Amino acid sequence: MKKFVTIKDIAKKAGVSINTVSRALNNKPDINPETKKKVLEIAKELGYIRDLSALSLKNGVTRTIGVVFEDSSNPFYAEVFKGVEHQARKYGYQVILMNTERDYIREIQAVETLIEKRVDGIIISPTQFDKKDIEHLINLNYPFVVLGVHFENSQFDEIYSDDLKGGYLATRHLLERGKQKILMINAYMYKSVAKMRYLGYKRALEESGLQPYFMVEIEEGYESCFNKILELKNMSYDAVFCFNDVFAIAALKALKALNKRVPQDVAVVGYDDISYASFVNPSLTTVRIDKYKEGMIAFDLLHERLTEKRTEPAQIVLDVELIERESS
Amino acid sequence: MKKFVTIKDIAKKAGVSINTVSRALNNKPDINPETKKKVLEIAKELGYIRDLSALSLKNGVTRTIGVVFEDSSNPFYAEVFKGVEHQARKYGYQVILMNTERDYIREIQAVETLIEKRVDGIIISPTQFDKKDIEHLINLNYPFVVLGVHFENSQFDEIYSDDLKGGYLATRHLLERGKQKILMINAYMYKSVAKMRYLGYKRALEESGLQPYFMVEIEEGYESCFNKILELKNMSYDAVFCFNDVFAIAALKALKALNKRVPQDVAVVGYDDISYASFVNPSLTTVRIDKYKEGMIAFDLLHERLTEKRTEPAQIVLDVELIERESS
DNA sequence: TTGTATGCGTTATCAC
DNA sequence: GTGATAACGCATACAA
Repeated sequence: MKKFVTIKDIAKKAGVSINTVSRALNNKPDINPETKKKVLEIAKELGYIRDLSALSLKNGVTRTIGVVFEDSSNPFYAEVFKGVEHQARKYGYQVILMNTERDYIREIQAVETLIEKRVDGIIISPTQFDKKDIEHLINLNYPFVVLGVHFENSQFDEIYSDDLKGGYLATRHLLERGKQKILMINAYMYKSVAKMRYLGYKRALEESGLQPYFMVEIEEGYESCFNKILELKNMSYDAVFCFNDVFAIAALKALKALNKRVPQDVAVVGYDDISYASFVNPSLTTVRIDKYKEGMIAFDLLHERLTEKRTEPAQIVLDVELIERESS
Repeated sequence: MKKFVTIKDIAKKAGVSINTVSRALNNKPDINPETKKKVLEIAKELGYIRDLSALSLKNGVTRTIGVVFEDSSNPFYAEVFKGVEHQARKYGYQVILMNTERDYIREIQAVETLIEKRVDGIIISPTQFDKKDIEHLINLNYPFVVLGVHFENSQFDEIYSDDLKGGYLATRHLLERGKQKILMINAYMYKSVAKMRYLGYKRALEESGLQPYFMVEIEEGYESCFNKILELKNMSYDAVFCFNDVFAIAALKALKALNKRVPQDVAVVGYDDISYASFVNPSLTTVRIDKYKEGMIAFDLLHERLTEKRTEPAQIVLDVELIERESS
């Protein structure tokens, strides 16, 4: 690769010092307009492109944030990412995205790399399998925001949705539809989201004088849920409340394979309201989270930290909303 | 934010020079094992984390590549991205993702920023609205790979799918199903992909002694296609070949709204085979591209450049495959 | 208004 | 085996 033009090259060609070049490039006041014009012209002519690595080193600031997500191919995170990006652009920040594929080891590595890159801050959706990486960030006093989950007694910034309410709304809705044997397909409960959604499910049932019917924790992903439904084919249930829409879409497919009618035989409710939830047939009843907003707020929280507008931990809980469609 | 520990800090505490610290940290041979051990211990104790900005500046290498995609929330790109990431991880590279939202201005900015960051190379899916940014990369002799599209007479690395074949397969399939009035909902034809898919459509029709029935170019995105189908509600057609699956899924929804039966009244074929293509109901007949592979190869092409294993431009054309499902 | 010198964190070249 | 020192590209305090 060709070597890049540096301010030194410009200085030489313009017959001035690098200092003057720097002044011209950065719109500093104390410079002769003529000199400035000349320098700028030469810079353009030579095709100068500043080196952000050098700037980072100099300034101790990268104007870059890191985002660590479980799975950016899940439309939920894709949408959140766009929200983050939107705000980042607005404030002139770059975003580095790292996927963990829900692998805690990868999560640790991702955080480590981002620190090595000295990103100004990090937005992370942790697996919650463990939290060494989070503790590391705390010890370093590194600015970060946890997205999507909640740690008990956390003293750092978090944004997540009201999952208890979501689980509650979904389940109550199914009860109102006359369903009683409500199966819940959940993610692993070490994740706060999974736990809260379960508690919402439980609460709604108990309010109706019922006990949780059956809850099963499985690995996340379409296949995983599809297989589970097939596996439970001899179980009797009249509704399924799924941890998220990816699960729910898998459930729809699996139920179809089992010749169950949705919602007559089995009603299905998902969570997240990804766009595909309304595209499937029957369209999916689900709990909506404003994903874009979640991403935007996550960035804003981080930005407040970076600019030290706020030093106290903030915990934002996003409201959720039940979206009734054909599957229930 | 706390200041980071530097090799200088380690040196001071260990009572050695920074040079020695560097040697210990980088596993250099010419160092006393005892010294090394001691230095490493102190480094750990102090919580040393190397500064990649400084390394970049020193080495002129970032071990980072940039990826510029039209829309990473389209599952097509999400999947490609995973392929890129997979290979990048394998070779120890980081990946920066930038979305352009199909905005050419943003595309230019994205490329500019990546160059400023001195990423080692770039993988880009250009809008093809114009190609100033591509030319810039060429002029700089910057390593890059174009993904998903093809520029005529290009002298740089490209990976794209056999879109002519794809368009042909899709259309011939519809003809074989007895459809004759095949509407094509296309993206803008300044994109080579859109153009080639159209040419495939045309060829298949001409082979059957037919002329292209009707092709319309629209902006990409679900809404755009949904609205177009509604708009064309008085048109007579018995099949729709869509530029991609997002379009096709929108078409399914719109046709349902128009009370058309799929595939009896109108058959639908998409393109890409995103996972949701099989989740919708009726499931979608589509042209499959191996997206993960496309991403992996894109990285490999770039990596060959970076390591100078290859200097000649490579043009990889991925084969495609028709996946027959319920919508046709 | 402009230039010189220093330092950001690191590695590499060269003495010792 | 170890330590000074320069260099990477840039911004800036200070000197001129």
